[in-house]
Amino acid sequence: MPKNEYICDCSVVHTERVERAKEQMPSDAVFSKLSDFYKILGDSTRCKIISALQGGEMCVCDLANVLSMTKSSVSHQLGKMRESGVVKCRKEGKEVYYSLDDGHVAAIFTITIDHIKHKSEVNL
Amino acid sequence: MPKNEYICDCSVVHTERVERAKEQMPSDAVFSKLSDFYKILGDSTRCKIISALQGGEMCVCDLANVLSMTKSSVSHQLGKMRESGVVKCRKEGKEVYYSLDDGHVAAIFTITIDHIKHKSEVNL
DNA sequence: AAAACGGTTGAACAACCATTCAACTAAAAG
DNA sequence: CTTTTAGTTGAATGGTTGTTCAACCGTTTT
Repeated sequence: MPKNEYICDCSVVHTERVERAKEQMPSDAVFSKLSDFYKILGDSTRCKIISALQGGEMCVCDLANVLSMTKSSVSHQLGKMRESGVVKCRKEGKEVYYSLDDGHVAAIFTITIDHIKHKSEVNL
Repeated sequence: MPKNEYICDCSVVHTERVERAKEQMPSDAVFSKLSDFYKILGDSTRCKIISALQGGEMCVCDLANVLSMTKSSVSHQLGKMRESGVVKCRKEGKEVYYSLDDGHVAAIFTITIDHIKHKSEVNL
């Protein structure tokens, strides 16, 4: 187990740029949280759930019907989204109502949809 | 191969909400593009690459040094990011310089970092 | 021409992940 | 109390994906 601090198979080409980039780079913890957040959004089922919840809270059966999926599958995804703080839930009798936990998520979501649509037009 | 249009193992609880959500839901193509876009951002290596490129264009060896990774690994990721329209490249002699292709990406990226930092403070 | 360097690419492997299935809990209805 | 319904959960499975390794291409240098 060699203790190489800098594992890289090539030499630095532009020292100044590399040093500057290293200094300005946020910590690994930030990138970990950042990529975890995007991972949650990086699945079409979860994107559809977010889209559906933008119209207000829904129970699991409702979401399952909207997405034409099983309760189980939807519930699994909702569990992950809840862990990540994207959605929150509220129990009422037998039903569990889910809603978006954070306004920021909806905002980021909407901006990205605009970006996608803009890109699609340009590419035609 | 049964041809079930509506595969769902439960009944609709709130018909009105389900109908409304179905009507307002964008097409599958939109969700596919949307989740694909987030998938690209859903990896800490690629997030670091975007962060590094916010300071200007860099060649593969520079990025490899900033991230302490092999050229090969970085090149693989850059390839995917290029396919997705996140980065573009410019060849000059032996070197290939990569830069952010779209200003929207950097904007979304920055907003999300703010969101992450805000969330972290709240959770403490 | 040959060696060195920056970069790409495909195959292979391990790790991860979404869905399915079955068993389960809790609340409501009979 | 029994049955039904809404929802959760763990294991299993098939598919995806990030990194490594080796071979390769194009450009520059000697």
